[in-house]
Amino acid sequence: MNIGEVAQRSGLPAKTIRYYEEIGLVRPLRSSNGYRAFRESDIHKLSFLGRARALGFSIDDCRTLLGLYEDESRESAQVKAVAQEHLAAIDDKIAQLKSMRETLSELVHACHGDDRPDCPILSDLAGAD
Amino acid sequence: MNIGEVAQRSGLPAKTIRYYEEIGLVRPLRSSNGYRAFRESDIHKLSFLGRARALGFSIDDCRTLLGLYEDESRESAQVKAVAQEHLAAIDDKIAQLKSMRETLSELVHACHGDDRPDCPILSDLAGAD
DNA sequence: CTTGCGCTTCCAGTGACTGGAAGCCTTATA
DNA sequence: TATAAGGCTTCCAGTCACTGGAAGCGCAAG
Repeated sequence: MNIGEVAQRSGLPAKTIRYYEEIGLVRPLRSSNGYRAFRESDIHKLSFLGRARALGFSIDDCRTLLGLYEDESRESAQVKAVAQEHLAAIDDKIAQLKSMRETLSELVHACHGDDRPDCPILSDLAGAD
Repeated sequence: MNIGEVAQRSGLPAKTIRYYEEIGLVRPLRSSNGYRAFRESDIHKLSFLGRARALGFSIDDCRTLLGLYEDESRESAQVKAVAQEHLAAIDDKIAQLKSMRETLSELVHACHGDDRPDCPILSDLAGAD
């Protein structure tokens, strides 16, 4: 199977699939014409990667998860640990964004947003106490 | 004033200040020995940048905001527009993270996390229906 | 035989820094 | 006065996960 069809079936751009090969996440065979020749198992892996990435796992985490997926002697605790750590990172990020959002929202509401130059958003950024 | 003191007073790493000069956000003078010579107005600008970045504004937005700050004929509506757009982007990001968080949290709770290999997290990533 | 698409590789750019090397400048101490 | 420590300089490379684009080969249709 050529990369175009794999891209469609896995939902990943061909560019991304080539990149994943480059960094060793998939190892498709090669046809005699030099084209990548993907097996069903490659599509399966790529879909796995797509879903993991969609959950925000880093490429490094994806590598780990893929390794665990293929390791029949894994312990589910290992998988859970990776996921929990990622969950905590997501929570941190959400908290940070919410804090930004709150401040920014206050400033936006305080700004009348008309043709006059005075603006509480700029005053705040300028360090008004 | 040398970069070290400016770093302390603005709260930005010296590396970042040099970078901001490189991309034209600040233009400190130079002493005869080649050292950057910052004025109070430079510190003020850098602190402004620090606060804007802390609210998640992109460097490009920061450039715009600084421009508006220094433009006495600005209209507060311009500032508000930039801030509102950023606020919307933050909301999008929060929504996306929350959605990830929800899925991931369910999976983490469903995984017993012991020494056995079967794991709903991996099953989900593998595309179990 | 040409057109056009799909595939290949390779290089560069993204955003916003950050780390590190090599070397000059200044100040304090022996 | 020599030297050592620390601050400053520039420049290059790396981060993360792609993405865009150029140049060129392979292949099927008209």
